[in-house]
Amino acid sequence: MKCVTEKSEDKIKEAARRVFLKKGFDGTTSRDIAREADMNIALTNYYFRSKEKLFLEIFKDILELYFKNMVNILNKPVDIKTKISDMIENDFKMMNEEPDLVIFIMNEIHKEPERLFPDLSFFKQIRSTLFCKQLDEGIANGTLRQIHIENIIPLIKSCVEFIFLGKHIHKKIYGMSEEEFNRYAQEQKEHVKAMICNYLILES
Amino acid sequence: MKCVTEKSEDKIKEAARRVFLKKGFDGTTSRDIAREADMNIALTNYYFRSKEKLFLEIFKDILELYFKNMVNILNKPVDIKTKISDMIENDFKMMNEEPDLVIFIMNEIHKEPERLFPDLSFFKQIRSTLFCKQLDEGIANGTLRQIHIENIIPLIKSCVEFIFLGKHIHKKIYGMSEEEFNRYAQEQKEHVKAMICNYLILES
DNA sequence: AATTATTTTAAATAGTTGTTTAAATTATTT
DNA sequence: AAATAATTTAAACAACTATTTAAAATAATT
Repeated sequence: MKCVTEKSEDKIKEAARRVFLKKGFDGTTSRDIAREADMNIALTNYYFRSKEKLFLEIFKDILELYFKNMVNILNKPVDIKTKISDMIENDFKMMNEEPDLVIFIMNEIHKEPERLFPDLSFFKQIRSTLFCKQLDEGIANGTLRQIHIENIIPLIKSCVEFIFLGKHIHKKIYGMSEEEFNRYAQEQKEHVKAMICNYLILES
Repeated sequence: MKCVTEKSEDKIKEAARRVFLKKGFDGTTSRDIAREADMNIALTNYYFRSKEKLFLEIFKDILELYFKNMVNILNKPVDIKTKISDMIENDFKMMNEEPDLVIFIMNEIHKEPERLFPDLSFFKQIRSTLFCKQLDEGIANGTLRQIHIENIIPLIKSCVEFIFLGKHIHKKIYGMSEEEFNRYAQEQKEHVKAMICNYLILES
């Protein structure tokens, strides 16, 4: 028998996730969460002991989501050009599904860098991905530009994520509607793909 | 006779600026500001009427600083390549001087887009800068890639600002010290310059 | 059906929030 | 030097904060 009504613990966590993403830790009150979850104010502490503990649980999930697909894509058995395109498309999709994700992560880490970075082992994987191997080979045989992996990944991520980070700013500055922004973001995505490949892949 | 001791109003505003930039509006309390300014708690409201009013004043200044040099550089009588380099260098300098600036602006606007955008007339200037004229000409005679100004500016700004937006993340992920990060940022800056010019300026 | 464990509730806790008050101090003007 | 204005102060304000309590309601087990 499947449980149709969600468990209270999950309801609170999901509600808290929504509020935290929108307002950040400081901007969110226990009552905001209780209201969003439509639950009694005491239940957050009953299930999660404190607002802080609940936040840390949620933040961990969100950070995982943010980095989840990256290593997988870096290891896909496809050529560099396709891989870069895949990474950009993946980022773009993520930004569309979770528009608040990046600004939330960046801002929370910016405010308190130390408390929010538990597990770094994940990132150690980056340097041993197929992408890095392909990069080394390409550089060795002259088909790719001499560049470090640490420099490529921000190039890929920054251009797409930035326009979503500053979505409201861009919309205001250029007077764009929601659909105009979506078209613009698509445009930008294609430019970024072409620009990065153009730079990385050397013509013979 | 010059006043050596700063006026209380300015002292409070400068202190508030520092705290707001670091902790954001929600993360900053009136007492934080008073402590940082080393003034009585009541003086903030005496001079600025409310925390909100003080914030809005400061936010306006910060937004102005962020966009100040952009239009000037876009209008400089130099070739496109130099201009792009100048813009990137200007951004880079600003990020070094005010590392909290961009994340602060983006986050505050993200939380409440409507209240924080008073004057848009400034941005209307962008489309009538020399840069736009040079772009049109270049596109017409085939020396520049067909692209809109709205797409170029984010390309320029995103790559440099992004690594500062996520400074702590990048340092942690790649295990960089402060000086290693600075070297890395320099490296990235040069890549970005080359990459954008590479993409924009077409070989004959 | 009675007992036990779990979940939910309203109310209260102590501390913090932005803001105001009214008196005390300092500066300026007459 | 007296009167007036501007500034600074400590104390208080009500509203809000995260969290806890202890009783009530529900579910699970015997």
